[in-house]
Amino acid sequence: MQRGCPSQGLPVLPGSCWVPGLVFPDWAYKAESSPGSRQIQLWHFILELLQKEEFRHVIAWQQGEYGEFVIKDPDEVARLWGRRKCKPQMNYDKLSRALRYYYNKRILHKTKGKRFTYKFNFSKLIFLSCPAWDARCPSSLPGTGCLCRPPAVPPGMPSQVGAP
DNA sequence: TGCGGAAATC
DNA sequence: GATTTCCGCA
Repeated sequence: MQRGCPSQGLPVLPGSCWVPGLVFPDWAYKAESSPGSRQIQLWHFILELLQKEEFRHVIAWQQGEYGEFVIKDPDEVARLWGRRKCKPQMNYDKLSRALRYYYNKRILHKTKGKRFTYKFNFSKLIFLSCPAWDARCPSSLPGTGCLCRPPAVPPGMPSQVGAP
């Protein structure tokens, strides 16, 4: 039986996307490519983009608000998403529809007033990534990706973001 | 721009 | 089940 927390076959992204200052909880990165048919999910993909500096011009965390991010280039994000899912006809209109479905799932929220701005609900995310959460939290699992700690996610980006 | 129903698709 | 596609509405 496999545990809910990715600890052994840690499928964490190759290379290193751990940008200093922007450290994500390990469990946020569950296996995307499971031997079967489990495709990557949109919120996973968004998280992936948000951690890479090379995509800071298309999507980035919003300073000040916890878990809030802004899509600076909706078209580009849609293109990247479409490429990942082999959907060349993807666009922001369709992508945003998928995002809207997350409202009910309580994965995402919309920051009204701000254009292309959404907000992650990490309370929900950690549950999705670590099913064995309700059990209890071991003092400290050595070398385990699933730790017992509060979601400390989007810090204040060290760099300055294009102010409106 | 953003929302959400509905049918289709994987 | 999670989108993708299409579309009318505010």
